[in-house]
Amino acid sequence: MKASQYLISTLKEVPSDAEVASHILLLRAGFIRKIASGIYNWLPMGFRVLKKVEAIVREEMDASGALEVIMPVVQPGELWEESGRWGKYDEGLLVKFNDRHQRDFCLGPTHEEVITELARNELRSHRQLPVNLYQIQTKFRDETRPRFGLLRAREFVMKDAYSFHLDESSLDETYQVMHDTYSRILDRLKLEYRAVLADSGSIGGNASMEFHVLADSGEDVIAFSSSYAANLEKAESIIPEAETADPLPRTQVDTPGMHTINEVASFLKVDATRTVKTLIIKADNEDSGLGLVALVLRGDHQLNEVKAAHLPGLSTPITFANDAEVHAATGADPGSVGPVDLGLTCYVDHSAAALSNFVCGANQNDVHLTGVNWQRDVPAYQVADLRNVVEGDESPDGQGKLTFKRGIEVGHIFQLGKKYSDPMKATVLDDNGKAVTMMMGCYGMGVTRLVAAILEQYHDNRGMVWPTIVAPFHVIIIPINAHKSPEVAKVADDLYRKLEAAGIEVLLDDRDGHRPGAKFADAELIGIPHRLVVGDRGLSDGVIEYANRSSGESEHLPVGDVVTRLTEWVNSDR
RNA sequence: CGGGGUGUAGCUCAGCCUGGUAGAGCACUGUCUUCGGGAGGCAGGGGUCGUGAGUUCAAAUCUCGCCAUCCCGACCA
Repeated sequence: MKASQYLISTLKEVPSDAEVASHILLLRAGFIRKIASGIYNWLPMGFRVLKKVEAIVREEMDASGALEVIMPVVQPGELWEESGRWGKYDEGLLVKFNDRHQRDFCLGPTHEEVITELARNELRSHRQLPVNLYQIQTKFRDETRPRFGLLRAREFVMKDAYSFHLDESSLDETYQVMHDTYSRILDRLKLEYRAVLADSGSIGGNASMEFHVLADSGEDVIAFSSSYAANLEKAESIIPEAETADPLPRTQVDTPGMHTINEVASFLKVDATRTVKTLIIKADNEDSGLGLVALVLRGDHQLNEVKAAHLPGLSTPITFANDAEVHAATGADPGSVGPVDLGLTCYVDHSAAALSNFVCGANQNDVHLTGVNWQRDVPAYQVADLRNVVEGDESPDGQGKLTFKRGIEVGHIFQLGKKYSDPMKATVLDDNGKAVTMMMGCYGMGVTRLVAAILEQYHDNRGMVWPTIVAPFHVIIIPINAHKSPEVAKVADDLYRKLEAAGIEVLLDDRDGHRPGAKFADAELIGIPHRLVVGDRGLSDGVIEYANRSSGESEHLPVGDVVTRLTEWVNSDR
C-alpha cells in the first residue's frame, strides 16, 4: 500500500476526552473516531487491525469445532418475554423500540434468546449434539457509563458462542475446550492474561470463568496466589478460627461525634480489626422486619456487594437504607448502629463472627458497646462470606497468600445449564425417544475490547507497538528525499514490490509534503513493527537502514538482503 | 442513576472574573523556499461562542433551564 493513496489521519495533539493509553493512541493514530459517546467509526488503518484480531479468534474457534453463524442485531421482544428477561434484564442496557406495527424489538445486547430459538427449531435429536455455534457480531448495550474508548463502548464487536448438550458431562467437555481455545487466542495475541473464577452475573448459570488481560487501566481487580485466581467480586475469604478469649462484661461507652470506624477505633484506642460495622440494606420484600436486613463486617473490611446479592431476602442490586430508614429501624443514625438487640435479620461475615470482646454501635447516637460477644449478646444471626478479600489474605485453596492485580475482562465463559433452554423449551429426543431439555454453555469474547487491551500492553511514549500478528502493516518503507534522488525512489519502489510479492504487508510512505521527521513520527505512532529507511546516505554504501519498533534497535542491511531478512523476521512472528 | 468537571474554528486551547466589532498554535487551500526526527515566508478559507429563555442600550462574558461530553462510584465482552 502506498501512503499517498491511503488515509492516514494522525493527530499531533492528545484529544481532550481521552485518558487511557489505548484510547489516546487509537484517536491519535487515526484508528477510530467517536461519533457519539461509546460509539465509534473505524478508519482504514484501525479496521485492518480489527480484522486481524477477528481472524485469529475465528481461526481458533473454527479449530475448536465451533460452527460460525450470524444472527440479527435486531431481536423481537417476544423471545425475551419467553426467557423472562424482557422486563428483568437491566433496563438501562436494553434498547427497546417498536416497528411500524407497534411490535416490540430490541437491539441485541447478547444472543441467548435468538440462539435458543434457532437451536430448538434445528436441533431435534441427541445425535446432533453436542454442537457449538458462534458469531462475530456487533452488540449494542446502552452502558450507563461508556468510558476509556474501546474498553467500554456501547456498540462493540463480540464473538459469542453457544453450545448445546444432552448432558452435563458433554457441557463440561466443551467448556474445557473453550477454556483452552481462549487461552490459545490470547497466547497468539501475545497477551499477558489470567483466567479467573468469576461470578456469573445477570446472564446466569453455574461454572464461570473470566479471562483478564493484565493492565493497570483494567476495571476489575483480580486476586490470585500461585494456584488460585478469582475476580475480587468472587474471591472467597477463608474462615478464620474463632477467638477463644474469656468474655468481658459488655459495657456502654459514650463516643461523642464518632461515626466512622476509624474515628471510633482511635477514640477507644483499639484496632479497627477489633470493631464491627453494621450496614443496613433493603430487603426484597416488606414483610421481613421493616423491609431491612443487617450485614455485619469487621471494621477494617469492605462489603462485597456481589456476594451479598446472593443472600436470600436482599434486594438486588444491593441498596443501602437511607438515614431516615436506618434511624426508624434502629433508633440511631448510621455510625452508631450495631447488631445487639437490633431486631433485623442479621448476616455476619466470617471474620466478624470470629471476634470476641469486640466494639460495635449501641443503636443509640454517639454510644458504642465494648466487650461484645456473639451468642451471649447477639443470640440469633447467620454467618456468611460477605467481604472483599484483601491482599495478604490466605488463599482459599490453602496455597500461599493472595496478591491483587488489575485486569481487563476480554472473555467470559459460562455453563448456563437449562436457564434458557428450559423456559424456551429447547429439547431434543434422547435415545429412548424421550424429550430432554438441552444443557447450554455460553462463551463471550470482546473483539474490539481486545484491540484496546493489546494496546494497553503494547505501547510506549512514541505510540503503538503492535505485535506482528495484528499489526496494520508489517513493514514501512520511508524514502528520504525521493523527489531529488531517482535512485532512492527506485530502490524504495523496488523493495516495496518485492516485499509485497513475498507476501509481506508493506506501507510505502511516498507522501509528498511530509518531511522525514513527520514520517518517522507517524510510523512510530502507528506502531508498524519493522521500518526501512531508504536514503542516499545508506545507498552510497549499498545499505538500507532497518529499525525495529519494539526493541528500538537498528542496523544496516545490505540492499540485496533486505527482502530475505524481512520475510524471515515477519514470518517467524506471525 | 448519584457526585464533579467541561462545552469558543477540524484538533489543542486563550478570551469570561471586570459585558462594548471573536483570537492563537496546529491542521486545511494557493505559492515560494526547504527536505535524515512533527520546516519557514507570503496570501487565504473556516466559528449564529452547545442550546433555549432571561437581565441589559449591548451577552462568548451575568442568571436560570435543557442538551452533549468527560472523570469518580453501582453493571459488563
